[in-house]
Amino acid sequence: MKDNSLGSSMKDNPLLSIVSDSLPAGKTLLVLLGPTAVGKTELALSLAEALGSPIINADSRQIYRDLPIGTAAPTTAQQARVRHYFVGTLGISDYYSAARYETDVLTLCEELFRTHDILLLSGGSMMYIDAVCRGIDDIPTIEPEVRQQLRQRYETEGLRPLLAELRLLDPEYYALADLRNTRRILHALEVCYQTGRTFTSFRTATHKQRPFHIMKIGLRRQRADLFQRINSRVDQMITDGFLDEARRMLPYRNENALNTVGYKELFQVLDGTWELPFAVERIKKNTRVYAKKQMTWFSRDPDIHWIDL
RNA sequence: GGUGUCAUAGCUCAGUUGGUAGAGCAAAGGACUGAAAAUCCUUGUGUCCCCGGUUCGAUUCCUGGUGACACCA
Repeated sequence: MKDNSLGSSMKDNPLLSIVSDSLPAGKTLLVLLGPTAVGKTELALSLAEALGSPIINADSRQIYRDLPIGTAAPTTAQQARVRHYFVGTLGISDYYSAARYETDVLTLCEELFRTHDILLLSGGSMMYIDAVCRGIDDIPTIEPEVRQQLRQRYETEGLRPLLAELRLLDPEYYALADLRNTRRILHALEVCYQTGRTFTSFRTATHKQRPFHIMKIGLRRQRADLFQRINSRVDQMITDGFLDEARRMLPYRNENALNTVGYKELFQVLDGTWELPFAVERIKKNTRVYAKKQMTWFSRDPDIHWIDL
């Protein structure tokens, strides 16, 4: 019935049988997604082993080398079981983006599909997943000088004059933009300045076609259950040396990679402004907020097959 | 046992010179196109502890009760 034969090991695991029942014929990217702490990592491993696929990681922070504890990245032992891509490959100061991820994953997929029929992509970074599955618009990467200059102006002049400029340079985007979201306003201006074109002219919102099928599996849990898993995982991170990991990152605290739940709060402890137990509670709370944000994003996607754990 | 203070949103409390109430935190909902674990937006009806009294009207004043805290015995 299917081109992909999955072997008898599929029967052992309910997730695997669900996957095998609805797997399309032909080259297929299987996307395993869900909120943080739902249990993706372990399920991805057993799924990958059964499918004979490597794991393409879709986590925008696990990709950084120096953050294994605070991002709950796959461990060395787990990576020994299955080949992982995009785990711990970047230095803390390296620039990265959803668009680069799109390019990198597509290049990798082209190569891996020569020897695999099914590839597993697993993670919770919503925009990274969408970048791979649907693509994002072709907008040039902003030069550091342009970004720095606009940031400087924002800090000295405030948002108001920048809004006025955006209104002149790209009235169409101005009309629909969230005018209180500084980061988005700055980015639109960055694009205008660097390219001499309107930001709107780059925003085509076309869904790109991929040369393979995509099947999305979403993992869900009862909210109370998920929140409990988040809480105990944060406690475990602290036990495993999260504070020391954050201490090593302190010199790089302004890097975007460290604008991340957990590290932000522990920097407050290292500054002496917060007590550790207070910071731990904040980390738990902010992780819960993040998980809710992920669920909100995923709930808009009609292509996800949901599995309740 | 006596005296005093307090009892208001899940928590900490503010407030109504008597016209049924609002902040912070917690919580909930949403947006999202090259920094996304980022960034941004929205949301507060609750027996104002209980019974009675005064009053056109009580969460607000008064009697009593219950509970908490403090001090005195």
